Amino acid sequence: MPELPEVETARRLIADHALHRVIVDVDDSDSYVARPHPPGELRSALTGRSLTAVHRRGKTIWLETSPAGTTVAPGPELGIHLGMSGRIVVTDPDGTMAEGGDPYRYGTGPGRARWSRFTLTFADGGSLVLRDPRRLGRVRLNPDIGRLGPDATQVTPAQFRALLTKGTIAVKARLLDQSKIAGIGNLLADEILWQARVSPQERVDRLSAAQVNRVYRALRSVLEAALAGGGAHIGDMIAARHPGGTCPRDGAPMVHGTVGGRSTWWCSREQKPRHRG
DNA sequence: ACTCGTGTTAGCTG
DNA sequence: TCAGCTAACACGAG
Repeated sequence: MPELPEVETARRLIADHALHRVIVDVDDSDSYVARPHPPGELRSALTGRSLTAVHRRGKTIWLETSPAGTTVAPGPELGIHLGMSGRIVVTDPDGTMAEGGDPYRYGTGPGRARWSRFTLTFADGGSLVLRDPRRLGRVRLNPDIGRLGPDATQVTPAQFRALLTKGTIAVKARLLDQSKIAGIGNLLADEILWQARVSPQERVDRLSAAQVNRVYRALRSVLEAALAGGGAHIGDMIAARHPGGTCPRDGAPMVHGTVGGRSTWWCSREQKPRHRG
């Protein structure tokens, strides 16, 4: 599920419920999710500390830690990425799930506990859990945030133009490049280009100035709506993203293909390339 | 049984 | 070195 809006929701959940609680145990036994750290490395680094601040850039969350009872001493930072199917669940001391958690996407039976891939246990009896059926999420110490481009909610028009239009790649593939602009996923990219009436296959060097401006404004609009509405799935076009779907604006058939290696849907009438390919 | 997928990245080619 | 593409990762859902 997670694109920028879902990750921001997880960040807020952590900010509201998981900070300043003393970590007394860490289950880092899933060595794939914790790669490249061997089991026990995260436990050794984090036990006895507290989470003291939570940040997000794009889809990456990272947490500052300090020795229990302080907020000053710098320590290892804990990076969390939700991957394709990850969720953060924070439980209160009595074991109830803190508001904002949403662990039930893949069922509600007791067996769902097996999707817990990484757990911080707090001294008060509560916990922070990364729950991730596909195990494509990851946790790691001191993540390299510098490899990410500016957060999609922060990018300025001038930055956007420079980052978007360099090179010759298809515009959708560029929107998905986290090292250029961080936070846009497959659904948001389709929704942004649909709102901008730009073909996902259009090469970035062939975009008109007007098209670049439309994509930028659509980016702002789509992110604002998704953050307010709670997710990338609420876009106007997303419901039409299936075989037989029609464009919500003009009723033309939606077209499906692969762009930048990802499943892509666009309006057959409004999102034609400017040039013949 | 078989295909697909809201993400990332190592490794490859040019 | 850079730009761009592909396979691999893993597993539930249709």
